[in-house]
Formats: sequence, C-alpha cells, structure tokens
Amino acid sequence: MVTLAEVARQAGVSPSTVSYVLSRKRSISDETRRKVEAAIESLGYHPHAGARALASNRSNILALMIPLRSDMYVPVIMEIAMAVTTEAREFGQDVLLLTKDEGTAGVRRIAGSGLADAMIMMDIELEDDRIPVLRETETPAVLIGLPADPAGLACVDLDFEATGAACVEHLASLGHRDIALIGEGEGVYKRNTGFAARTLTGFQRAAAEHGVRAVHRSCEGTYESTAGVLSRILEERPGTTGFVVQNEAAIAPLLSLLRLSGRAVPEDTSVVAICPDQVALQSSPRLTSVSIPAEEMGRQAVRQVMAQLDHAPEGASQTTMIPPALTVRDSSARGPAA
Amino acid sequence: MVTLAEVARQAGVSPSTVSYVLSRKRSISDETRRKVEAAIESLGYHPHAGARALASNRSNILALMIPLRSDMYVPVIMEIAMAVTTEAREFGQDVLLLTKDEGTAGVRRIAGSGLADAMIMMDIELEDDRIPVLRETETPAVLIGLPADPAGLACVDLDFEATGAACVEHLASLGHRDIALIGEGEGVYKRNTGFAARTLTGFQRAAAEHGVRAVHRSCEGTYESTAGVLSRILEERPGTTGFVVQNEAAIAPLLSLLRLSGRAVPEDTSVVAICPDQVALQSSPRLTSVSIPAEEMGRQAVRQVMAQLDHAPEGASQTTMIPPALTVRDSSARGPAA
DNA sequence: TGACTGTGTCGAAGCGCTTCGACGATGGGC
DNA sequence: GCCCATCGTCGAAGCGCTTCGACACAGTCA
Repeated sequence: MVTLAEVARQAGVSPSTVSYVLSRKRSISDETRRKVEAAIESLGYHPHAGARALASNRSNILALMIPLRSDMYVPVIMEIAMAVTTEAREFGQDVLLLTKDEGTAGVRRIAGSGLADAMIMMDIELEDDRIPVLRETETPAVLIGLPADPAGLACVDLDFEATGAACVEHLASLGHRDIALIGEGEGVYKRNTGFAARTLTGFQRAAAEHGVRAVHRSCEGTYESTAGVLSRILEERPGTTGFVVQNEAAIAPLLSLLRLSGRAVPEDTSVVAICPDQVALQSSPRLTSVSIPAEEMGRQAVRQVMAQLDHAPEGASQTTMIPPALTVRDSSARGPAA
Repeated sequence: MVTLAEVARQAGVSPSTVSYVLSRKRSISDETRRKVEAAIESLGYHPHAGARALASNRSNILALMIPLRSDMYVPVIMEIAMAVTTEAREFGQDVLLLTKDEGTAGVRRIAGSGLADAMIMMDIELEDDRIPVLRETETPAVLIGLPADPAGLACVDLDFEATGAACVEHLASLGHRDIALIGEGEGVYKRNTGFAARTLTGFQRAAAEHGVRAVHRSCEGTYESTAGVLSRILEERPGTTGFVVQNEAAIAPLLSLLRLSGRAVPEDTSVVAICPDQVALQSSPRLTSVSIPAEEMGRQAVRQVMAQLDHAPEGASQTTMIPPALTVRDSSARGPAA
C-alpha cells in the first residue's frame, strides 16, 4: 500500500503538503505541486478511502436503494442505476448498492456508520416507512418517485399526471373519440406506488376536458391477461380506436393481438405507449410514446444530492417533476372524427 | 455520531472490550456482553465504517463491476446484481457498484484505495484487459463469465457449450431432423464475449453427434431482423421444425411470426429458448427452455469471493461451470421423425 | 524602514476503530 | 497450598488521512 507519507518523502515535502495538493484547500506553489504530482504518478498512489472518510467525515459514497422486485420495469431501474453511477463518478463519488428490502434498518445502518454521505432511493411508496427515518437521521437524500407528503424532501420523478393527459390530448387531437388506458397490474394500484394512479388521474381529467369517452383496465402484462383485457374493452366499447399503454410487458402482446384481430395500427387503431424509447423503437410499428426519462432522473438525483452535500441543505425540499415528452412515431394516426 | 467510546462508557467497560464483544475475537463473560449489547441497543450504535476499514484493513465492501451497455439481457444483469447484493449482506458485506467503462483505471483505483476488499466482474471478454490488472494488483476477484485464459482466476458461468448441446439433444430426441439456432446479434460474436460462441460450438457438436442438420443465424432481435432471419432459414431449409433461440429479444417476434405464418407451436414447430425462466413463462405458449441461472451465478460469485477472503487465496483458481437445466414446457413436441 | 499582509509550507493532533501485550483473578493438578 | 494455565478485561499504540495553528519569507504601504 502506498501511503501519503511515502509520497511526501519521495517528493521531499511534508505529508500535509501532499494532502493540500490533493484537496486544493490551500495554495501550493507550482513547483511543489509538480513534484508531488510526479511522486503520486510514479508511485501509483491512491488515497486510502477509509482513512480519508475517518479524517474528513466524508466517505464520498452515495447509497442507492433499489427495489428487489417491484412494479417498475427492470430495464428502467437498471438505466437509472447506471445513470446514477456514471453521474456520481463525475462528482468523484462512488455508489453503494442497497436493496429496498433492507428497509428502515438499512437506512439506519448507512446513516449510523457513515458508510455513505447521502442516499438516493427508488420505488417510493406513498406512505414509505423509510421516509420518517430519513428525516429523523437527517440523512441527505433524494427520492426518485413521489410520496404522499414530499415536504422537506428532494424528489425527482416524471410528471405522470401530465403524461396521462398528454397521451389523451394526442389521441383526441387526431380525432379519436373512444380511448382506453391499458394500465399496470392490479397490485400496482393497490401497492401505493402512486405513479400508476397519477397517470390515471391525468388520463381521466384530460378525457373529460376533451369530451372523449375513456375506459381504464389494469393488465398483468402476460399474453393471456392482455387478450382478456382487450376483448373486454372491445366488447364494452366496440368503437374504441385509441389505446394508451402503461405496461411495457403488455405492449408486445397488444400489438400481436391487434394484428391477429385484423385491426391495423395505425390505420384502424392508434396506440400510444408510456415506455422507454428503446421499447418504442423496437416495436413494430415503432410506437408513438411518452418516454420514461430514466437517465435524466438518475442524473438529476445525483445533482440534487450533491447540491445538498455541497451547499448546505437549502433547497433540499425541491420537487423536480420532469415534463412528459411525447414523440409521434408510426403507431398513431387520424381517427374517426378527424 | 455514537462512538464505540460512548458505548464503553455507558456499559462501564473499556473501549477494547466493546470491540471484542463486536468482533468475537476474544472471549467475553456473559454479563459483560449483555451490558455492552444493551448499551449498543439503547444508543443505536453503528461502528464507523471508515474507522473500521482503517484499523482492520478490511472495508467489508465488495466491488461489483457491471456492463453499462452489453450483449447481456438487462434483466439478467439486474438479477445477478441483486443476487450479489443480497448474498453479500448475508456475509455482512456491502456492494459498491462500478461500471465496466471505468475499465482498468477503475480496478486500479479500487485496489489502491482499499475501498473494496474484492471484486466481482461481469461481462468478461475473452481477452479482458482488466484481468492482467487484477493479477498484478493481487485483488481477490471472481469473474462471472469465462475469459480465454482463466488460469489462476475464479470464474463462475453457465456451461454454455453444454447448453447448446442440451437444446439439440432435446429436439433430436423428439425426432426433429432439421434445426436452427437463432443466435445473438453479429456484434456479440465479434465482441469476444465467448458465451455465444460456446453455445454455437455445443450446438454444432451435438448436431453432428445426433445426425441432425443444423443451421445457425445471428439475429439482432428486432421484429424486422427476426422476420428476415426466419424467412431465410425457411427458404434454405424448408423442413426446419426445431428452433433454438438464444436472444431474448427475438423470442416474442419469433413466436408472433410463426403464428402468422400458420406454423403452430408446438404441433408443427418446436421452440427451445435459452433465457431466464421468467421470459419462458411469460411467453405464449410457455417455452421449453434452458434457464439462465442468474441468481445462482450471483450467489456463487459472492461465496467464492468470501472464501478467498476468509481462507486465504487457495482455490482462487477454481472455475465453476453451472450445468444447464432444460425444463420441458409447452413449446416443444414430437417432430417428423418420431 | 518598520509594521503588516499574504503565501507556501510544516508539525502535530485527532478522526473511531482494532489489536497486542499485560495483568489480576480463578481454578486445576500435584 | 503452591505453581501455572486460562479467562476476561484493560491500556495504549497505531491505521492513513485532514486540518488547525504556527512560522518563515517576501512583498506592500505609510
């Protein structure tokens, strides 16, 4: 192990000088800096993380708590995790991976041990029991998702209500008069994750505003479930020409089923998905969609958490709702009333 | 911050005694242990991670390096990561998430800073440049995947060669005489990740052994690409009745295309997939498949790395090839020669 | 020119833990 | 009843770093 003391010896300066070269907290002459940097380079020195954490009371680690199993689409979780990790490195931070099932004990452990400087949490429930612990331990944190009471907490999320509305507006503007929302599974609405309910709210509000008849059905995402949901919708409202899908797993079955039943997309039926761009682009036809800005959420979360760490906890209570971006592709076209 | 010293004061013992209660490295009387544990409980004490790492030269952190973008199916990566994290906690370890794009510099940084005690690496290339660095820095490590030269390294992977063979054997035993492997995208074979090539080797060997005509086509996984691949196969070998698919993205398109072309699965055509059980179960019909044992690979990796850390690096060079498990479901049935 | 203000560097203390050696108390073997 | 091993506990050193105060030196200003 190369230590700071060895670097100092090799550079012919004192250990504290080396430390100041590294931290830039005091001015150092160019000559000294060069000598020290040369020594660091030639010895392949890396500061000992534990020693640094002990002395400075900063671990330069961000804890990221992700769901073990959840309603969220796995690739989205992954993309957020990768974005967090990548962005964190830009700030010289590393990322500690925790699972949501560690729950409040996990939060306490991290806060108590100084292992991480802050937390980023995903899969936030409306009444998430980790939140009171976060408040109590005064852990700097950013939530990806929106709890019932976000007061005093930094949150980042897609504006799902606006998302639901945007899908309806798009279909309404194309002249569709009967539309359906194929949503997440039953469990998702019950389990208080909020986002599905918020989407539904926006969907219904916009439908009312635009004078569009709207139905909503939850769907488990399997082929069978999707088939059942679709046939019930068409039975009830045979004139349905527009679908909004908020369930990545249901997209492929739905397209397949529409094709089988002879309804051409987009000629007869329009489909708008709420899904990552990748899914929209891989489908056939390529889907008009509101994308899940996973990467942006991850990056935003890191930036906000770093802001809390660097410039005191002012602005910690900021909620960032990312506005939906609807991209028109090949799955939506003019409807009957156009 | 509650410190060990405060616990000691509250319990009426010396700090070293508290430390020994925690580490169990010296015997402690029941009475003292109880007092100390009570103090820990009542104060909500958690040892400071940095201090512990500094003094003991052990961070109790495992670094997990995962691909940012890769040939691997994202849910599999995720499942491995979750399994690693969960299993690591069983050993009292935490997991630090690194991305593969940190490359050799990342490995050096972790090894040099003592941030992690060991590394678990995914997405191993045949000639992975991180491997020499691992050897040079003498970092305890386990690779998930198989490099060209695994000498002296611990590796865990599915036995893809046996997997390819198992699929062929299953189809051959059902009486299929013309089979096709729909594989990963071109890039995967070129990019030296090994697993796709190993599967192909096993596929071809077993086909030869069983006197079965076999073709192989790589496939990008989009609907269009799958359609192209399928039509070319059927043009060349119209008698093809068995498909092996090693590309999760191609599964749904393939099933959809077979249905459209009037080939019933499994009555006319059998399909065997190499994919996670979840994908096989969600498809319709449910697929006969060799599952990707993501969770087991993750758990195994942690166990092996812990063995290296605990009982010296003997056995560090062990390669664990997980034997394939083929589960018969509803997508394979007797073929023409049966 | 003397008092002052910066600049650049150093020494030492201390972060919270582990661990080694020491030591008093106990108990078994003879 | 004495010696020695064992058990349970303590004190102190030290892990590698950051950071505070001190200080030498060179300019700057009246």
